[in-house]
Amino acid sequence: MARKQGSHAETTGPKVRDAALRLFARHGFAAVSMRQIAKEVGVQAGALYLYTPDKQTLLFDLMREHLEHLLSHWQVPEGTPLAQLEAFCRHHIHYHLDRPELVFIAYMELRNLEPDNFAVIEGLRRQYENRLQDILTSGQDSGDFAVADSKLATMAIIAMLTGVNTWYREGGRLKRADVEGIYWDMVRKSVAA
Amino acid sequence: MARKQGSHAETTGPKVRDAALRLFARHGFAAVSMRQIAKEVGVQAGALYLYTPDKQTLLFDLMREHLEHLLSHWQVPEGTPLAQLEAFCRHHIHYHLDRPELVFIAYMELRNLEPDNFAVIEGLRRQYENRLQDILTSGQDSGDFAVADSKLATMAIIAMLTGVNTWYREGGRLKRADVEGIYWDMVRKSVAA
DNA sequence: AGGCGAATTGAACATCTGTTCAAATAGAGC
DNA sequence: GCTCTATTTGAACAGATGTTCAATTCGCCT
Repeated sequence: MARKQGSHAETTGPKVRDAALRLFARHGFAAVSMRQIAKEVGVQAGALYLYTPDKQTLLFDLMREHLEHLLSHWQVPEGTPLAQLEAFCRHHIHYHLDRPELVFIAYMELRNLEPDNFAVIEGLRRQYENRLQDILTSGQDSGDFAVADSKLATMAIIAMLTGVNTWYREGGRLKRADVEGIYWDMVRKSVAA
Repeated sequence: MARKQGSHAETTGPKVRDAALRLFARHGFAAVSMRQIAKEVGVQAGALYLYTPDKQTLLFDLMREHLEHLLSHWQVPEGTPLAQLEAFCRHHIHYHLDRPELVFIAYMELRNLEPDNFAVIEGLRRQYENRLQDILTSGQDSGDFAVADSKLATMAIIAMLTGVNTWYREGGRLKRADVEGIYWDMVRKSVAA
């Protein structure tokens, strides 16, 4: 039976995850060694293998949990396509600004996933993209939007919104709410009928 | 005196650059070894050092040449802000679709640059961004555009346009000219007064 | 034919890589 | 205080890493 108090396993586990997250985001998966992660945790490299079967799984789990959380904690609300699109945009930016490291990894480290893992992550990502594409399609059908190609528009909007992480810095000129509003304004106009 | 014909140096040099470009784009800078590059060129690892002082410079030169070429081979044309913006957008997409690997590296491998090299690349990138920002600002002043924040709009547009490389595949559903036109349409509307 | 210099090899360097595992440690329950 | 077991160490593995350099090859020029 696992110890209830004083057990290091329950503190070391999350520490490993957090250290991997931080280091992968900063230096990239391939450039970070298990020993660097261990040092960040304050443990020897061997101990990491109590918490992950291998380095690849450490990366895969970060990405999978991130996307599963994104999918499960936000659904397209009832309402007009315009309202749905606004909700999507505002949530996307909000979510991204809250988790810059996870988002960064999920977009940058795709090529370091083994084929099976890549397929899983790509599937989750596609589910997310489809939510936006469905909104755009229904808005196109209802005459609220004028998008020449819903798939292209989906990719364009997601790229635009996700780009917020490349320049936004906390405490800068703009507040989060400002950023959300300005991006939403641009998206709204870009698909307007 | 360098040999004029039969000299391998003049063929191996570009081969090294091309192999590095291809491999860095596919697997990432940190994940590619000098021996892999050498094998791709058809040469032993030691021979690479006839053509580059080290691996870091191989990456830096690819990025620097890419951005310098981008800056020197395209200038903002005379005309209305709207015409300038259209020229920027169409050129950006055209240029990106022509050089997916260079573009990919220049956006993805920034964190693998040593500080001095990073500063140079960031400076070049900022020059390019400033060209777009100037167009947006002048359009704002003339009343042709309505952008709440020209810096944010600059980043949003560049992110959106550059994103084309994540999904566009030659021979797919859409032709390059279609893509160019659809993106331009979205950008035009997004900044419209 | 032979010499010269550019181009390349191949071995060596010290260090790092992900991963495994027997042995040591330390904390909870008796 | 002792035992038991979850947790961690530290060494070891086989191989890869970027880079250097003396020795060799190769092809043009005389």
